[in-house]
Amino acid sequence: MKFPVLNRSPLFSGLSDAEIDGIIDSVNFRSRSFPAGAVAVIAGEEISSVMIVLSGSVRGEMTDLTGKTIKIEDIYPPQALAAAFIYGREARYPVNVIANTDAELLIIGKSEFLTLMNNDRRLLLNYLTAVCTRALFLSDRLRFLSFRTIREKYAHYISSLPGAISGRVVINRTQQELADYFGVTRPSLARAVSEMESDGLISVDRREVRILDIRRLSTLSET
Amino acid sequence: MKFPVLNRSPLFSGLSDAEIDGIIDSVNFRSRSFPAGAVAVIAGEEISSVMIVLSGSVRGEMTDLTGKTIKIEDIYPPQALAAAFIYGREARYPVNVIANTDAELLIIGKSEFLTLMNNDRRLLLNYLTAVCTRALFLSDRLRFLSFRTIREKYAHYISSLPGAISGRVVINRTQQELADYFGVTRPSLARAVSEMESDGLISVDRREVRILDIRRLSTLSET
DNA sequence: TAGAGAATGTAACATTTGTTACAAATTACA
DNA sequence: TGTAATTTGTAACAAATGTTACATTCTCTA
Repeated sequence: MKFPVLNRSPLFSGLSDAEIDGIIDSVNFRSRSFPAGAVAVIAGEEISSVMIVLSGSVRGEMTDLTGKTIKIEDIYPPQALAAAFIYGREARYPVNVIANTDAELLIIGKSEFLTLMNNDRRLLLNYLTAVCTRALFLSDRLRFLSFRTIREKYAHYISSLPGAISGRVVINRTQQELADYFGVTRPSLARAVSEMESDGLISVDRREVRILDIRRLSTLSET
Repeated sequence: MKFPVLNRSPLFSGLSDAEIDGIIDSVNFRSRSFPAGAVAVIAGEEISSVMIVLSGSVRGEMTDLTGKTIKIEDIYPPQALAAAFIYGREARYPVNVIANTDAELLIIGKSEFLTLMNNDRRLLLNYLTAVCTRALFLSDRLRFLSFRTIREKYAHYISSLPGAISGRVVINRTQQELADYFGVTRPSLARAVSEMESDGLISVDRREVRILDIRRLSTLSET
C-alpha cells in the first residue's frame, strides 16, 4: 500500500487496501513533508484541501495579538485537519497548524475529494458520518455550556442518562471528567452536588445517584 | 412544480425547477400532513429520513422528566429537521417536533437521499456546505462559551474583528446581542467593558472600541 | 422636531463559582 | 495485603456574574 495508515482512517473504513490505493491513484494528490516546527497552515487561510496526517504529528495553535501562542490540540495519523469545516461557506482554518515532529501530510483538493465521494458511496457515507457526528458532538457540548448554573447542568445530565425514569442512574465518569465536560471546576461541582443532596433533590453514593424529587429537579433544567 | 417552496431551499440551490422535479420524482418520497398540534417526531427517535417542512410550521420542543415542555425553536419552510445530524453515528432527534399549524413535511429516506447526492454533485455540495457551515457555527459558539470570564470573551471577540491589528474596531451588534452571543446578561457585559476601560485596556465610544494595551488584553484570551 | 422606543451606563446587593488547601475514602497494583 | 496514586468530600475566602432598578443617551419616525 502506498499509505498504510489510511486503512485505519474512518474516512476509508470499509474499503480494502487495494481500493484505497485505487482511489488515491485516481486523483491528483500530493504528499508534503514538514520538518519539526514547520508551519503547515496559517490560521485564517482558506481551506482548499483535505489534509490528512500520514506520519509524525502536528498541533493546532492560536496566536494572540502580541504573537504569543496557545496550543489547542495535537493531531495524529490518520486524522484529518478541520475535517468538519472543509466545505463550509468561506471556510478558513481556525488555528495555525505546526509540525510537532517531522510530519507528512496527504493533500487532496476539495473539489477532487468531492469527486471521489461522488464516485464511491462508501467514502461519501464515511465523510458524512464524520461531519454529522461532529455536529452532534458540538451541539451536545453547547447544550451543557448554555445552562447557567452547575445545578442545571447536573440535573440535565442525570436526566438524560438511562435509568433516569426509574429514578436511579449511574455516572460512568470521574467527578473531574464531569467537571471538565461541564466546563467548571471539580470542587464547585462537588459542592453543587452535595447541596442538591442536602436540599433533598437527590441522594448520592459515589457514582450512583437516586432522584428523589423529580419535579424540583426538572425546574432546574428549564430554559 | 410539485413543491414550489423547494427552489428556495439551500439544499436545492443552483438547480432549476425542472431539475428539482426530476430529482424528487426519481426517488421514493412521501409527503405527510400533520394537523396543528400533531407530533411529527419524538425525541430520541432514530433519524431515518430527511424531513423538509413544505408548508405551515413546526416547533422543536423538549420534555423534562415531569412532562413539562420547553420550546426550542420554530422551523419554517423550506428548512429541514436536524439536517446536520442526519448521517451521524446513531443519530437521534434531540427534540420532539410538533406542528404549530397544519403542516406538510416532505420525507425522503436517508439512504435514498444519499443516492440523490451521489447522482448530483450540486446537491451533494449543497448538503456538505450546509453541514460544514453548521459545524463551523457551533464550533465558533463553543469557543466563546469556553472562555471563563466576560473580559476574556470580549477580548477574544474584538481581537477577531477586522481592524484589530490597527487597534480600532467597530462592533456591529447591540450590547444585548453581544451579551446573548456570549451567554451572559447585558448589565454584566456593560460592567466588564467599563471596567476594562477604566483599567486602561481599551477606550470605548458606543460601538467603536480602541485597543490601548494589546499586551494585557491578550493575556486575557489565553487558555 | 418632538416624542416614543430602543439602547446604553451605572449602582447595590444576592448568588454562584473559582481558588486553594487538606482530609478521607477508594482503587490500582506491586 | 499493604502502599501509592487517584478520587472524592469539604471548608474559607476571593472573584465574577446575575438581578433589579433607574437614569441617560441615542435613533427613528410621525
